Amino acid sequence: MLVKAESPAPPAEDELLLLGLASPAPSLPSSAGDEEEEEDDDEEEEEGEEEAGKRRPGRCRTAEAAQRLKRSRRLKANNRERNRMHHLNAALDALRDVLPTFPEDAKLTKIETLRFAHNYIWALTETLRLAGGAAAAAAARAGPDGGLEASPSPASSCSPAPSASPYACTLSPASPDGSASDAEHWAPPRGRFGP
DNA sequence: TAGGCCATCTGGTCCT
DNA sequence: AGGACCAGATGGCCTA
Repeated sequence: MLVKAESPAPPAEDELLLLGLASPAPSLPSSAGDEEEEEDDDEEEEEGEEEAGKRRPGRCRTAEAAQRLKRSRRLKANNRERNRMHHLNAALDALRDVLPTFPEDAKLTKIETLRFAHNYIWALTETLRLAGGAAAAAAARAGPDGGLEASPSPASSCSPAPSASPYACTLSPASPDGSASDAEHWAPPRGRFGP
């Protein structure tokens, strides 16, 4: 991990405190695996309090209760969304782990990780294809069906320059024509990989 | 200080 | 109804 702000305190926490609904600042997900997500137990008590609300007759029940219910659902949704993003980040971290970087401990940003992974996969595929091509050439001398051509390869949508570096693939697989914006989006991360 | 990156909140939409 | 997913907004932290 590079030095970045790890977990800025949730900004709306004080607001939640004001509402009496706040749970303690959610601890960072220590890892991708542990599912000990903070149960959003700060809610559900609206029912219990409405239980007590039986004492006071109907009047303020409707609007206020609806407000509280809405707030409760919002907070739950916030928790789920937070966890979802944590899992997404964990997956991104796992992806970073298998990508070679220079220097070793450099941390790619999210977009860099995705772009580099794309290029890296392309490079590996191309390597396999070339190696397979040599094998296929050898196999062709022995028989007709020996190649690896069937394997789908993002290389088919990349610039065909044979001598291009792995990071020179600038076209999105989804858009073989590669608009300018595509080229920009899939350009290699700058200055992070080698000299 | 501006710009980049990030985490979080939020409301909308779609799916089960 | 409730959850997942998404995109926009917001604010904090860091670096050039």
